[in-house]
Amino acid sequence: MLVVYDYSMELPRIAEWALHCCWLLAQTEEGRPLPRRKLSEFFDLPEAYLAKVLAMLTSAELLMSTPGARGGYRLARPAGEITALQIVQAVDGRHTFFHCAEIRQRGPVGLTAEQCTRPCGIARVMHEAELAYRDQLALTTLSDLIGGAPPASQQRAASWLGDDARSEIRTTSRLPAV
Amino acid sequence: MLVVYDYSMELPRIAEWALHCCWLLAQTEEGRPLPRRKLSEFFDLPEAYLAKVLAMLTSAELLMSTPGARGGYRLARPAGEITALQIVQAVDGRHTFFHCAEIRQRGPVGLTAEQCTRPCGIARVMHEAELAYRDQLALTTLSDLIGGAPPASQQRAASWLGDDARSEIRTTSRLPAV
DNA sequence: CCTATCGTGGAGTATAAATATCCACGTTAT
DNA sequence: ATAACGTGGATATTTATACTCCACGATAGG
Repeated sequence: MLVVYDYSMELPRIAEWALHCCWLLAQTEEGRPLPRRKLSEFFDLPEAYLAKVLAMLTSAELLMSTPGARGGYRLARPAGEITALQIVQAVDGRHTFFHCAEIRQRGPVGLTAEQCTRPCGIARVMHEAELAYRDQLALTTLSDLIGGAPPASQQRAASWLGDDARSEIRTTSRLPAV
Repeated sequence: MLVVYDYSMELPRIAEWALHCCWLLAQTEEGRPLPRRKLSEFFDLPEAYLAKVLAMLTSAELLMSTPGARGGYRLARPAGEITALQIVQAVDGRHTFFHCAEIRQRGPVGLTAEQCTRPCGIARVMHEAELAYRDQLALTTLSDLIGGAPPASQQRAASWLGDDARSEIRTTSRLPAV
């Protein structure tokens, strides 16, 4: 069998990180903001890269950041008002998967640019599929996500965060190993 | 404003080529098969790479290929029975955009693999959006696409192909330049 | 049966996208 | 004043994607 690519062009992993970070923040909507270091430890993700993700979420006004000592991140709005689509789009520079290369303008009988006032039929079809994708993503909010998580998972997250909040003088080396 | 990526991760261009090739083949459903060289000239696309695309469409049984002199490609089925989704999936090794990295298993309080019998909520949401995307793509067939093309475009395509079919002894250098 | 035409398939290269790291700076709480 | 934090720019590394090259195999037609 012929395979040119047998790997997948994934949706950037950054989107997955963003969704998980927002999920965690939605579960800690009380007390003081969660610093980036905590987030990176919680998920065992590189902190410096996570900084980019969080900054993008902040500039998209999904998160609020508090600089300085005891600073960190929290949701900028109630969890019920933040959709999966907003999160994905905030970190995913792309706003369309399909970018028409105007193949119809190429070749010996290609159309002229003037003839191409409307998008070509193929671009239209792809565009409509993307709309369906986005519409579906827009249906889920962070509230839905935390509602659907298994209790065990939420329990452990809360306890780890709470535990740490109570003993904030601890160095990170005292935290449980991965 | 903070921008980490300001370019777009596009749907592979190969999918666009595949759609255009099928579109053209759907318009020439008579006479002898269209050789690869004709296709590559028509769209001014590199022939060697197009070979991959066409081979994938053939092995997906969307196209039929005839080897040897006077060979070429034609649709394996009526245009009304070939959907945009089938074409995209035939050339796009990926069948999902989102691949869950199991972030929930990472970090100090990550879940164990045994606890993860069901996909995580985030993966579920992303998966459902992809289903919506695919469902939408499956609604359009090649017949719809050629029905929606502007008459001028179809006219010129038919005449270029017809012209050439009538004078098949010509060398390609006699063809109109791009 | 011989040769030009055409499809198949594998290996290899180049480019751009995505991931990740580093460091210097600014802000705030204590 | 200083330690804890977020911001932002520059840069390295890895991987996906786009594209090329070449040798092989099959068929039509003389």
